Amino acid sequence: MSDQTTCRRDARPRRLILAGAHRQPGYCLTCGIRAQSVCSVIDDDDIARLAETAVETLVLPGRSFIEEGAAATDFYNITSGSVKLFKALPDGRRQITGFATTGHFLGLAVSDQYAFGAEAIDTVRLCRFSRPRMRQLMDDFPRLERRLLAEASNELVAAQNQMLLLGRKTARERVASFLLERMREAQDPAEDVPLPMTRSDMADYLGLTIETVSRTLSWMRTERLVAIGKGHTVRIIAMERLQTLAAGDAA
Amino acid sequence: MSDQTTCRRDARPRRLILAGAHRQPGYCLTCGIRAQSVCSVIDDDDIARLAETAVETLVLPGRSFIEEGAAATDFYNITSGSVKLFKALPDGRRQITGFATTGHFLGLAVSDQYAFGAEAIDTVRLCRFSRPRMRQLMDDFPRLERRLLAEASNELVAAQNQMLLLGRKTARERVASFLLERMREAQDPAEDVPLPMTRSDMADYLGLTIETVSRTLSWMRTERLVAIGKGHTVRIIAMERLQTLAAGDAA
DNA sequence: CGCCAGATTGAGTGACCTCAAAATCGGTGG
DNA sequence: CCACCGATTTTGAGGTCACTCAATCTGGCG
Repeated sequence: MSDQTTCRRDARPRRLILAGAHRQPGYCLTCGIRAQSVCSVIDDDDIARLAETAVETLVLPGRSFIEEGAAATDFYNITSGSVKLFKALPDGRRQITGFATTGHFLGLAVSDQYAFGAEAIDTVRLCRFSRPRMRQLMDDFPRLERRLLAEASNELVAAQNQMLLLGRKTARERVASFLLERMREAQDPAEDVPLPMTRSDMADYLGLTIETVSRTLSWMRTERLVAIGKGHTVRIIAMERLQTLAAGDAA
Repeated sequence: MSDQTTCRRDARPRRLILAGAHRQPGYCLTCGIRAQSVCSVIDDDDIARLAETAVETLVLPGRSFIEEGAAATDFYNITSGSVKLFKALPDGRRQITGFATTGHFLGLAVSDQYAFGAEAIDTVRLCRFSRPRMRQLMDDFPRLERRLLAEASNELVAAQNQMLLLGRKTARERVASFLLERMREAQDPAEDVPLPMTRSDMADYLGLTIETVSRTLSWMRTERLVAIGKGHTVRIIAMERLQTLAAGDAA
């Protein structure tokens, strides 16, 4: 099998130990993305507890900050940028299980090992919480646990959709589904879809090769379904036809 | 695409509304599978609350009791038998997202619609809880919520493994992974693996066709990796070689 | 301008799918 | 016990969609 996907920018992505520091009690009060993250369940009165627990960290593009199989010591909350989550086989085949962006919470694991790796796509800023501290927070704020359950349930639904895609959809249907998902995920609700990830990442997410992704996008361009813009964006032209394709209604 | 998989025993599986009745307060005290289910987080003192909420239901083989897209009104806890969970495309293509057996909890959904369907493989006995009552129980017993979060996290890990399988593994690797998973899942830890589901279900779970599943099992038999027994069982002969294959170490 | 990683395009192959037929299993009734 | 029937499974033959290998093109950057 091809190992194109293993030829990464860094042959062995090293873990970034960028220390960062615990924040001042008022830190989380001014956090711009608090409203859209799990942190929103903690009131202003108690937010100092959270701020003391959080460690802000910067991760450079291409750097990995969770290693599959490593001891699961921390939880992460992404405050800016986007990351890819993945699993790998011994021979280098990779499956990206999801992309996470601003506001996403990472690191849920019952086991004491991470079940997946995580790598920054662009420059990523995140808040790190140690497991014991997080556990303490969950004990003290049941709403936090409820929110995490909701978060996990949503991810489970997304995972089931992805299984349907990987198991039963054609290449064209996969790419169409992907573009629509990226559109929904984008903060700005325009029809210009940002695709910060490489073709290789798209392929590893969709269970395809980079060539097939590229060919399929070219086909969509000639079919006037999309226009491929400069700088990692795609403009959706024929929304309805793309939706029909993604839903698997037409061959 | 083939619609072999849509030719079910029942062309249109009807929802089974087998009423069942609320249980006596002492009912859950004697439940044999309480220890291995979410119900274990509720003490003997409070178990009457749970018993009053539960409605025991019987589902016959091949009958569906959760319909994809239907209003999510209930949670379910399986007390015996096994069920398949699945998603479908408009043209009949199906992806089984998982199998659930004794002790499993079903119905987590943030949305008000079920994201998947569920159908009994053999005769299934289950406890049904209405969402409002379940919500009340979660309010009263935070340990229940914690347990559900743990359950959801485990399912998330399983889903990620399945995405790796569907996206990147070969047919042989998929079937090997499946047999080992079924072995781990079996209560009786022998090397005789029970496979209550049909080839069609296996195919829809592994993202293959029934022919490929059948051919792959035949290949494993001639390679002396397994022996195919009567009555939906497979005996694993070469455990280590099968594990190597499932892990994707060898081609 | 030259370099290089990433992306596109082309040609040929192969793993799995499709269609079709034969074999086996499980249940039923004589 | 055995013959029969439908459903499921297995096996066979051929086709195809996505993969592999390889060459070319593009864009960002020193």
